[in-house]
Parts: sequence; structure tokens; C-alpha cells
Amino acid sequence: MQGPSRNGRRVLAFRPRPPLDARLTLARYGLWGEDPAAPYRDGVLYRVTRVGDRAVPFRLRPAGTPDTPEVTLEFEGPDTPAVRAAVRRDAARLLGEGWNLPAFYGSVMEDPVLGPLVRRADGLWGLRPTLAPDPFELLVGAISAQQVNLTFALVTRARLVRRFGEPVRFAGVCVYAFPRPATLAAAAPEALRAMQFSQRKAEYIVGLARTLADGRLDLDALAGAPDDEVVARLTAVRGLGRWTAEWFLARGLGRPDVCPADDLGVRRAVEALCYAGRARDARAVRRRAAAWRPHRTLAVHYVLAAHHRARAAARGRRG
DNA sequence: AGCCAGGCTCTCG
DNA sequence: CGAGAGCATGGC
Repeated sequence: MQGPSRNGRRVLAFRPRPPLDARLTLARYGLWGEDPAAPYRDGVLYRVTRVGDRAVPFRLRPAGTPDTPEVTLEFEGPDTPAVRAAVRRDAARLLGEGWNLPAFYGSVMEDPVLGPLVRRADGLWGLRPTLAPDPFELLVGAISAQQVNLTFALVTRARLVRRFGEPVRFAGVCVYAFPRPATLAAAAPEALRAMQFSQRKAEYIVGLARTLADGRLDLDALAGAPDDEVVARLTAVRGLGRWTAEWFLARGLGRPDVCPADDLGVRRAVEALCYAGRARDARAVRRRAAAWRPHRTLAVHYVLAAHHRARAAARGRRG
């Protein structure tokens, strides 16, 4: 798996288990503007992973086909087992390597909505939900996205990253390590106000950072807890509600059977694909999603992707 | 101009 | 409890 050093950079090449459409999976990084903690250029994703106190930049370059996927990782730093493991782990999460797509595809083959979406010819073959490499980054991103459009959410979060994150230059690209909880715990909420976070969101973010920095909550430890306990632990923190907790379960912990029905995008997608575009509330969406057990996370991801694709196509036709 | 954005907390009946 | 107000700003 380990390759030679090239241009002073370490190279790791591997073949993930198919099916995996890496381009499709990573496409979300270009959708709502650039994230300085995850710049996506010409199909190559740049990231920084932390190993101890060291910030290690790397980039992920997909190749091959969904049925014969190939990935090249390049990183800059000491070539130790710990560094290689950290880079490989983050790449596995970014590519959603842990999802069991064959089981999901087999399970929903006869579903009237999902069946057509999971066929080889549909174009979503090999799509996998990306898992956030950093749980704190995921939660801050979720708070940023509460109640505002995603473009604006990403703008505010990008300001936060540039102000409090750690810039690293790699292969001519500036990529930021997302700020650590201790850094934001020491920040003044007023500094976040200046980035156009609302007063409440500024308090939520700094409060969460303090809760984590103090050790009152250990996000990594939640990996071993059942879904409902994770939700209870997270929603006990001010600013984290059910939507954020379910998003964390799905996109942070990779739990297979979660339907974040409070999510506006999920609701719109289910309305479009299951109810001919007629309005439905979160309870109705949850009822509909019950048919997709025990693969609701993947099901929701595919419905979202299909809806997004249809909208993009409609925009393209209009000009 | 006005309404909606990938919610959440707080208050009140 | 369930419903409703307030939050702050950008885009259509």
C-alpha cells in the first residue's frame, strides 16, 4: 500500500472496495462554495489531519471507475505509522468506505422510489455518504447551517476557519486545519458576531467549544453509545437540537438507520420524490422513511442526491 | 418588498 | 406538552 516519495511527498495508493463513485461522492464539496478546510480543485480534495500536535496536509485523488475504484493519497509529514494511519482513516471517511452498499441496494431493489435510483444504469451507482473526519467541525458546520441558506452558512463558517484555523500550504494550495475546541473556547462571542454569526450562534459555538475543551462531553466516546443516547447527550448542549444530533449520527458516526426528517433538504426531497412535490411535515417524512429501515441513512442520502440532480438538470434546461 | 433559507431556544397557554 | 416569536442576513 505504501508507495515511494514523490516531490518530497509521501504517496499512498489503494483500491477501495467497490462500488464507489468517488467523484460523485466528493462532488458535494463544490456545491455551496469553497470550504477553506476542504478545498476541492479539479476533482482533487485537500485536507489537513491532526496527528498529536502536528497538522499534516494531504490530498485525495480518485481514479478508476465505480466498479474498479483507485485512490491516490499524497501527504506531507513524517512517514510514521501514526501519520499514515491518520491520513488513511480520514480518506476512508471522506469516501464513505464503511457503508454497506450491496446490502442497501438489495434491500430497496423493489421500493418504488429507491429501486430505480440504485440500479447500475441510474448514475448514482457507487454514491456513498461522506463522513466528516472531525466531529467538532461537523457540529460547528451544523450550527452555522441552522435556519440559513447553505451558501450563507458556508460563508460564515469559512470566515471562522480563516480566522481561527491553522493554514497549511500544500502543493500550492492553502488548506486550513479546522480550529480546535480549545481555540474557539477562548474566543470572544463578539469575534464571531463580526463574522455575521447571530449572537445566539456565536454563543452556541463558543459554548460547545468550552463543553468539549472542559471535557464535559467527549465526542469520540459517543462512537460507542446507542443512537438514542447520542441524541440525548448532544441535545443536552445548548444549540444542539434534534436535527443537529441526527445529522451527527448519520454524517459523523455513520449510523445506518437515521432519518433527519427535520432537515429542510430531506423534507423537500421526500416531498418531490414520494409526494409529487406536495408539502409534508417532518412527522409525515418520518412515517414514509420507515419503509426504508434498516437503511434509512443511505436511503435519505440517495433521495437527496436524486432530488439535487433533478433540480440541477432543470436549471440546466432553463439556461 | 417580502419571503424563505438543511433550527433552536425560550416563553406561554 | 404544542404553538409561536425571535434570531440576522443573503438571494430571489
